[in-house]
Formats: sequence, structure tokens, C-alpha cells
Amino acid sequence: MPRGFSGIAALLADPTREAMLAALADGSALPAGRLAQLAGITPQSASGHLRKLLDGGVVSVWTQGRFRYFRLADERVAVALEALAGLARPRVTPAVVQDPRSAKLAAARCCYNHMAGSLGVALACALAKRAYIKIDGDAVALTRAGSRWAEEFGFAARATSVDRREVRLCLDWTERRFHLAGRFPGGVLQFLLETGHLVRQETRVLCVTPSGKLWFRGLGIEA
Amino acid sequence: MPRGFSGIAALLADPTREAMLAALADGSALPAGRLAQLAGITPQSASGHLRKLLDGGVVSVWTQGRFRYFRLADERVAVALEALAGLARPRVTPAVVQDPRSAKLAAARCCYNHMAGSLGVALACALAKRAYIKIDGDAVALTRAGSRWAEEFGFAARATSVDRREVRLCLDWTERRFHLAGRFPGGVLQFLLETGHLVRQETRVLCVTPSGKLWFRGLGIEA
DNA sequence: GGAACGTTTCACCGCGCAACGAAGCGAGCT
DNA sequence: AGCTCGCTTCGTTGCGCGGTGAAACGTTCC
Repeated sequence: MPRGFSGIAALLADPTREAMLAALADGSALPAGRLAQLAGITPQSASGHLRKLLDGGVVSVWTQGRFRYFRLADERVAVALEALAGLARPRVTPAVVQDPRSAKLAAARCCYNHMAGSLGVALACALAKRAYIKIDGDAVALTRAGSRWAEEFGFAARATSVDRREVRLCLDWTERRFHLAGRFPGGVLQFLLETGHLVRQETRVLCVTPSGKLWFRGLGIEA
Repeated sequence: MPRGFSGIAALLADPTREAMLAALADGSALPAGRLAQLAGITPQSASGHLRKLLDGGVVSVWTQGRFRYFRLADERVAVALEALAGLARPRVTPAVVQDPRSAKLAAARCCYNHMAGSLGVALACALAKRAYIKIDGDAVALTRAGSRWAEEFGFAARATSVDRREVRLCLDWTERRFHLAGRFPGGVLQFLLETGHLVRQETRVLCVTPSGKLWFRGLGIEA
């Protein structure tokens, strides 16, 4: 852990690490291999970068089996990243500060393999309200009713007690609330994409189709 | 001007540049040579660093004769620096966050060759109220009354129209208001130090003596 | 004019770090 | 058990950057 701000700045000064941190900037947790892929480097290079970021306290890690999920260590990291990003190119296009993409990203986006944004948060709330999932503290479990509901749509979902691979909470950065991550939410997203209820636009942006609006309305969500 | 935050971070990632920026963190403007001295490097090294910081928009420069005064380009730079510094060593000595030195620095400090802090701001207000100086926008001029007042204390001060070397405004970082910089405020500080109204403590901290309290009271300032 | 001074530019040296290939570790699957 | 897969560690290469000395530029003072 460095003493002054130059040590922290050195950790953020590499373009490759910037690509990784930008991918984590929305609060999502990504495994090392995917971060390597996003940054366009080999896994062993990414491993070195992530080790530095971890030692510097910029990211935290959560090991699950052979996967190691990395995320930003703290909200203050995201704040510092935004402060730095705001310093770069300060006087370029002073108007049009509101990026139209950011609005779409806040509405609905894919976070690795599941849904995030206000739509992802609404989905999590709806599933909890219908007792398809049961939230206890930061632990989430898929109920038998939720398992049956999942089978309706053709993707298997085991009603395990507390299996973080199956379903877990993920802090949504734009909403400051939790949405769902894991295999089960991943299956939901995959189902919605395959059936055309959602279409994937440019990087990570999700767009709700007319049939998707109907599907979400069935859960009490106005998309 | 870099595109992402990694470019800006690279500018802040050098310990030598950190020393320079820390010296400028209170909003003071320092010449290149003094920054080199503070950072413990040769002038030609400092010149290279300052060129990078200038190109990156981190600092701004104001040339005066053979001197080039550097300062932080923007308040947002200071905000970003604080955000980064807050990230370094987050869990070391969680108590005693309030540095007793910072309170003294906020009360009264020397900014290169003049006074800053709440005492410096109060002095600027008192001199303006007594029409010793005339503030018009960001231009400041020493009046004839101010010139006579200065001669009482033995330091020459020319009542020029608008000479930025004589007197100019300097944004006070702790007060977010302006205090005075230039030869004339420099002469005031020199006078106060020589007469024992102020004593210089550890780096940049100024302490008001009992005789100093009387002197400031004569200007309507309770130090 | 000449000298002193603050600053910048240039050329060079040396260290540090990011990238990869190869190999090793550990967990999960059959 | 053997295999696959994700990740890490080790060793190497090569580029980039910070540091200094030498020299040039511009300003100020005599």
C-alpha cells in the first residue's frame, strides 16, 4: 500500500490496467481471464496487473473454485477514477456532456453474463417479491417456486440452499442497489436474448423489444 | 492532453512530481527553481517534469520576467489529488485523522513570500475596506493611501496602476477566497516577521505573537 | 555592452516495468 | 486416476522514462 498519491497513481497509470478498471467501473465482478480478454493481453500478463492492483488495495478478489472474481475494492476507488477521468480532456466538447450511451447503460446493460442497470435491479426486486428468490443479508437462495419458474423457460436452475455460483448479489453502480448475478441470472439473460425479448447493442447496452416489454410486464415491471 | 484516466494518472505517478504538486496543493504559485529545490532535483529535471504537467493540463504557468510561476491549473486537480491521497493508506491510523498541523496551516501560513490562510484573506479584506488597495475584477492596484501606509512601516511600495508584480490576487485553497500576492504583500510579510509580529514555525506555518495581535487589531482583524 | 541568473533544450546513461513463452499449481469433471 | 481448465510464477526481452551534465536562450541588473 503506497504512502503518497503517486503510488496509487502509478497503479492507475497503465492503459492495460485502465481497460480492466473501466470494465470493473460499474461495480461488476469479473474473472481474471475475462479481464485479460477485455484488455487484449495474455492471462499471465493480466495476472501480474491484477496482483499489483490487489496489493495496492484498488481491487478486491473473491475466489470461487478455479475462478477469481475481481471488483473495485471500494466506492472511493470509483470516485477517484471519475475524478481523474474528468481531468482528462477537460475542454473538449464542453456541450453535450450527457452521453446518450450513458443513459442507455443506466437503463439496462449486461454485466458479464447477467443484467444490470435499473432493469436488472427491478428484476431482482420482482423475483424477490414473488418469492422466486430469498434474500437473507447478502446471501441469496433460489426457492423451489423460482426453480419451477425457471424451468418454464427451459433453463435449468437448481434450488440450492446458498450457492453463490447459482445466484448472488451484485452492487449496481448506477442504481446503488443490488441486482442478481450468477448462473441463474445468467440463464435468464441468455433466455431473454435467445427469445428476442432483449437485444444486445453496442458494448453492454441492452434494448428491450416489444415482446420483451410484455414479458417484463408479466413480472410487474414496466420496461 | 491524455484521453483516458491512465494518461493523467501517469503524470501524477512520479514521486518527484508528487513533491512538486504537494507544494502547489494549497493554491500557491511557485517558480520552477523553487519547485526543483523542494523536490530535491536539478532545475533541468524540474523543467522536464513541469513541461509534462503543463502539457497535461495539471498545472498552469504565469511568466514574469525570467521567472515562471507554476500553480495547479484548476480546483478539480486538487480534488483529484485528494481523492488519490485518500486511497493511499486507507486503514492506517484510522483515528487522529485531524492533523493538528492542518488547523495551523488553515489559520495562517506563508505562501511563497506572502501570507495565506484565514489571516491572509482577512488582511486582504481589511486593506480593501480601508482603500489601501483597489480591486477591480481580478486586477488589483495599490492606492496612494496604501502606498503611504506602506511607507509608515519602512518598505517601499509603488502606487502603480496595475502591476501584477506589485500586487495580485491569489486564490486561497483553505478559504476558497482571494488573498494578496506580489512584492507588496511580500513586503508586508517580511515586515511582520522582522518586527516579531509573526514567527515562522515548521514548514509554512505562521504564528501570531502578542504584539502581532495588537498590530492586526489596528486593522480591525482579531487574529 | 557585459555579467549574472532562471530556465530550457539536447544527448546520454541506467533503471524499472510491461509483455510474452514456458512451466507449475489447484480445482472441477468424467 | 487422468484430463481439462483457469490462474499464477518464473525468466527473458525490449521499450519508455527519469536523472544528470553541457550548452543555449531570454531577462534583468550594472
